[in-house]
Amino acid sequence: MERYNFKSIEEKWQKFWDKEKTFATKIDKNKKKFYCLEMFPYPSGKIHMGHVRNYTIGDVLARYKSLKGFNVLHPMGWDSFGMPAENAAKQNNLDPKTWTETNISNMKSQLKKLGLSIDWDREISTCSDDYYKHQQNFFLELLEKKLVYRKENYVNWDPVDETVLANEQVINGKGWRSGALVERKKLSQWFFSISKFSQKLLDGLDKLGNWPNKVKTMQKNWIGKSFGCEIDFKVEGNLPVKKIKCFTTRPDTLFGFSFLALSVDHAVSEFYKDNKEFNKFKKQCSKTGTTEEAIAVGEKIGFKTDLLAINPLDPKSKVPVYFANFVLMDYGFGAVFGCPAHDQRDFDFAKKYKLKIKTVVRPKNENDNFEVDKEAYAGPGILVNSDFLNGLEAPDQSILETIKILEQKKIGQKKINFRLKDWGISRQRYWGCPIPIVYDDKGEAHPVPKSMLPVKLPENVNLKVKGNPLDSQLDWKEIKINGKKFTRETDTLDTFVCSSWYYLRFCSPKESSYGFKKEDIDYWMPVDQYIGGIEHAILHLLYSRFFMQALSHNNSEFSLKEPFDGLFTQGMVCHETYKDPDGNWVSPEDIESIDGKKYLKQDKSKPITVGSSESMSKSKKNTIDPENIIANYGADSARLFILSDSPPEKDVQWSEEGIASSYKFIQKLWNLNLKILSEIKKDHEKDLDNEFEKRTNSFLKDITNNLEEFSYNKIIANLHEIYSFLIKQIEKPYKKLTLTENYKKILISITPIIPHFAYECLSQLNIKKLDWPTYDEKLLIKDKINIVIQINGKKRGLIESKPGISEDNLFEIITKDEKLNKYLIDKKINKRIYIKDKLLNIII
RNA sequence: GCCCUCGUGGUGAAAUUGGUAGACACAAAGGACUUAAAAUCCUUGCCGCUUGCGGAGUGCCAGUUCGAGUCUGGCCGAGGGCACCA
Repeated sequence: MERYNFKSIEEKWQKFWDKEKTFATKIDKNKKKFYCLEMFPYPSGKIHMGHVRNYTIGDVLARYKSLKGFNVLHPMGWDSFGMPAENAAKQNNLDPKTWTETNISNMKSQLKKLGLSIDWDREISTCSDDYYKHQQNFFLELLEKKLVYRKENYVNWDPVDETVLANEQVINGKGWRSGALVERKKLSQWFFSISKFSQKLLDGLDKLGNWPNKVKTMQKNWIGKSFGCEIDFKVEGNLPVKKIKCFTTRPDTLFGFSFLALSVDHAVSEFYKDNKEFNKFKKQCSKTGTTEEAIAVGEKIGFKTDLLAINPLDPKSKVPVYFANFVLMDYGFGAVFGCPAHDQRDFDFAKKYKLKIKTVVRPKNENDNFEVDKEAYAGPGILVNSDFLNGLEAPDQSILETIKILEQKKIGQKKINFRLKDWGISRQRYWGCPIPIVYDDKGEAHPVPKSMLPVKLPENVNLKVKGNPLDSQLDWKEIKINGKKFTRETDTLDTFVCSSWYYLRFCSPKESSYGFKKEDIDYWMPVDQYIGGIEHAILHLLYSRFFMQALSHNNSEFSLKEPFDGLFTQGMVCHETYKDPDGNWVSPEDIESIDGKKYLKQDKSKPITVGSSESMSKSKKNTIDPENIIANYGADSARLFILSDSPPEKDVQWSEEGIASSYKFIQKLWNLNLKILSEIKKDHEKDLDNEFEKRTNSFLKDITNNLEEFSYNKIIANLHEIYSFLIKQIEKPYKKLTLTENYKKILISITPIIPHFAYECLSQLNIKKLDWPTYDEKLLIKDKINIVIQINGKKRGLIESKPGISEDNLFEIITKDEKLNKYLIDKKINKRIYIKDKLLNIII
């Protein structure tokens, strides 16, 4: 048998696609468009298995849609600003631009080796000024719309990366990239007013029918809408403070009010700024919420003020006012009213400071003497001990009623609050998009005139200075505009800004006057299918949605609200983990198997312990380099295996056995191909029967349905099944036409999976024009079917029959069947349930 | 703590509207071919008894139904998200 030479065949077709520009796309209004987009990569230098999976899934879809007759846009680009470039450049004494460009060219050639159907003419890179000049222009547009502002604020400061992080980028009190404990620092920062769109971003989720619910839920929780009431509390004391505003979702528990708690950053703290004890307390608070220990313990601490707050519904009741560590300044008003009986956090605080705990809600199955004892009661019930509110049903009725009363008395007002905070976009880094702002000698910010865009990043900067290198780049920082001296903003934009609109740029990658052309956007957008990792469920996907809201805000020319019509989040690629006897991680490449046991290759006296399969990561050394895999097995084998084992949304286990078996399978397909070619030459006079056509037809139905449903693992199963059929049947005499027509259909339908192999086989049949093969419903009708026979719901046998057999005829066959009839002898039949052509259940 | 998702052989998984549980693979064992090995092909989910057949079986316990992996309720377990959000 001839061996399948994947190396030369894959190379041949990749060259062909390149030369013929097979995947280049233009607007064609006679065709329905399909925009297939995978999350673009950061150019770290090498592709990893996650990319292979992500882009293979996208490629299957893009190729399938294109065969179906859609005008498919399937572009690729580079998310090329960001810190790794800066760090790598510092270490290796080169500049981030060179480092990034080298990486891009490496990764591009690796991606090409996967045989992806990408329109490379549309390639973009966010670090190129062709790209970021439009981004600077968008920034200025949003500034004009008052959706960008600057304010001094406490920020999340990453001490290792020496930069500010957005709230979304702080994970368990640590920087998402560096893992360093995040500190609080006061800085002047630029913000996007994402919170203005909270309601719209929330409402938009309902329209995203093709998004996973999981992602929608995560965004919904992140936006965090809550309905409640703002209440003015009068206060007494020797400070010039008359009232304090609080936000609450449970105004109905106001009669249980026993303290008022303020954030240490609340305006009232001004009166304590010289108080030593207070400052000590404040310092203590700034630690909580950032150290892991504090989060785990979660102890509530307070600092008592000289103020007393008056219960607006019960003016005789006056309670102490505290500063407390659990009150956040940037939610609500930085002040909460404490009702210990019905809020666990308030309960803990009250216990610690021995404050009154008054029950005002009783569960329905308790009487009015019910008292909260060991923990707060937050469930539903009836209001008690609440004067004129007694008897109301909590929470729904009682909340609405109380708000009505508070509004009548002009003490409070209905209010909706969101957890979502504005997006801080300033980063104290060099390798990012410069913010097009300058400051005059008074420190006032001014936009850079649009005619002066792009504000280019200076080259040849000294990266080894402490802090932001742009700060010490004086020849860049100081400029004159119309003869007047200004200094530039030296912060650069968060790189998530770059990825918030790149999908628009793919529609008009060469347009120089603006970020995109209206005509292009009108045709291509929205993205029909976006594919990427779940890790971007909030960050990137929410920012992109916001960016469309912001661009379309007060803009009659641009009305797009949601960028991604469909979203698919693929699972991770996992691999077993290995450790040597000393407990060090060992790479799969350094392991040899002897008699089913694993040893260290370099030192075979060392046995290896096999650990659980986990997502591939450098730290656990369980990564597999796609480049080696492609070199040893070919791109088609890699694609076949990465699709085969698990559904695309779930994690997949990479294994050496798996990839080897995919490789063998392609060889088997090749052998089959050779057999079929020689059968075609024989050209028999008559078809033996039409079984071949029928089988092909049902295969086409399966593969089409599975492609539509993203069940790519099942497509591989379909391929295995059709192979098993063909290898057994193919030597039966079939007419040339039957053979070529059906084989052609099969080959076309597998081009999305193993394109190089399929194209090669198709070219041997001299087939150039590829259309998705349709299946014929009529051919799906079988002449023989198996009907399940159940006795009392239990399967007892199968009866082969022609379709459409009547219940009585079937029953007659059963009574003549020795095996089945033995269950019926001397039994009274109470009932028969017949599901036509499927099942007969006899109840005795 | 709150929210979401998921529990099917040794493993990854299939199973239209409730209607043959385990398709398709991986691993392991046995067998065929071979002087031998590799490669290839075939068989095997579990428990019984010799083949053949019988029994149990989709995390556990109930329920609905002629019939439940699928629907309902409760419990247990795993994974993910959020975390002082008032």
